[in-house]
Amino acid sequence: MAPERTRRRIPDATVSRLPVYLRLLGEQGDEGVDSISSERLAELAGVNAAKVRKDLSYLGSYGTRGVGYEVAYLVYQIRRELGLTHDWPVVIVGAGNLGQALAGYGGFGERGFPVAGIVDVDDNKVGTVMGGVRVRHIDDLPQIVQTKRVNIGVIATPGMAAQDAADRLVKAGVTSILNFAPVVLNVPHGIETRKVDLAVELQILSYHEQRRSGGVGGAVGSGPRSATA
Amino acid sequence: MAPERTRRRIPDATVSRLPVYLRLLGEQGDEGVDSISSERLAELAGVNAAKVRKDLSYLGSYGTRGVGYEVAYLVYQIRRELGLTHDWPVVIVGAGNLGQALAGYGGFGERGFPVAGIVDVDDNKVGTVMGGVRVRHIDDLPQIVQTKRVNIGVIATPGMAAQDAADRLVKAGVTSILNFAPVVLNVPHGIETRKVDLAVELQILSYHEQRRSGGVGGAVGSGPRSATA
DNA sequence: GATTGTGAAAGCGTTCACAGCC
DNA sequence: GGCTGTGAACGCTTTCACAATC
Repeated sequence: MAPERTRRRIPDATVSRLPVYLRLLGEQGDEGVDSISSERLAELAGVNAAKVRKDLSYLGSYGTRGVGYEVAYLVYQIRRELGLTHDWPVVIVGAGNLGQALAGYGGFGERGFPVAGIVDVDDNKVGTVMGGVRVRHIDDLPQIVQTKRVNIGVIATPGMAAQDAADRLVKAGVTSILNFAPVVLNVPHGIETRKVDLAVELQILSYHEQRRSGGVGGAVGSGPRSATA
Repeated sequence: MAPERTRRRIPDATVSRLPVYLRLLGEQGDEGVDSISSERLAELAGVNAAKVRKDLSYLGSYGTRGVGYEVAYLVYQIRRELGLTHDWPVVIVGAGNLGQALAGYGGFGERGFPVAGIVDVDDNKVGTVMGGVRVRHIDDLPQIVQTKRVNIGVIATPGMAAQDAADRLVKAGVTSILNFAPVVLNVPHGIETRKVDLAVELQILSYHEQRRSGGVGGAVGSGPRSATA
């Protein structure tokens, strides 16, 4: 048997960049490019070439010195490493504004994350259809998770309801959660969570704007700089 | 005069946590808590107490040894540092699923980021109302940005349109951009951008799920090529 | 000649551990 | 006694720089 070596651990920072490389490589492939250098990929990704090479080196030595990387093969390897060789159905909890947008956003299904179901506590929302998926009651969660073999849950509820949503998802058997509610979730060990908080992102931008405008309490709306792309 | 010293630079990692502390402190304040220890705040934020103390130390020495931090004062200081002493109106480019959800999401305005306008290229969408804001044509962007003194733009367009949206925002005078499109934006130096990419988040979760379920499937080195991104 | 793969150095961020202060 | 503030240690990430390879 071939040396099935010990499980490589890919650094978090690298894992978060692999999806970006993957998308760019896909686009290049579609344009007929079949070989690419770390320098070019770095340019497309807006990072440094050494970083690209180090990142890709964690996958194995799939480049050719003096030449570059074969696009199709690299796409295959990254997809394999990210577990994208098959679909991962997701269930969305919360059928409000955001839940609707997520369900209606085609990008999910296209990229291998079909919406297996969307649930809400509100009986008035149950039965309505959004993004081609009928809203079901949150009590149906265990059944949806089991029959559709869902591992990933998305929380799109108001903050107040988020912890309950997480508890229900975990109980139903979900092991990864993407949380859009502005709440720190409490989950059992081994459950993977990621958080996307729009207000936090805006507040980070606000910090930089505030610095730019001459510090605390600075003047508003001073001269804009025109610039070109 | 008090030593208004050279501009403190707060580490990025800290800046990204301050909004979280701020929200938690606000909640504690609402519940009548007026003093809090780093340990308690750390527990609420799901981080280590030393990290909280180090983070807060970048704001200055606003705690009291043996006692803790006065909630109201800390809220004030964090808000000041993040530039949240006044509102930052934002303009949203793209009135599709996501743009609608963002405009309709009350959380923006509540947290100091009122939607000053939402624009789209599609004449069919112009004139419709979403989240209390009338959709205007993207050509009106410069006017909206100037009259409403907008510094922050939000891109909620499809990927194809995102770079053009960024160019227009920058030209109109916006200096910070929150980008929801799965695209690496090219912007002039000095323009701050942040990216939120749902597919990337899901793919990171997929990576962890894939490892959990016994890792990369089977033998290495069978090299089939799968297409698509 | 070109470009990868990678040790080594440099830079950041986190955590420890304890002096300093209430 | 309790808790903050922080230097120092540690670990992770980025970048450099160059030998290895095509």
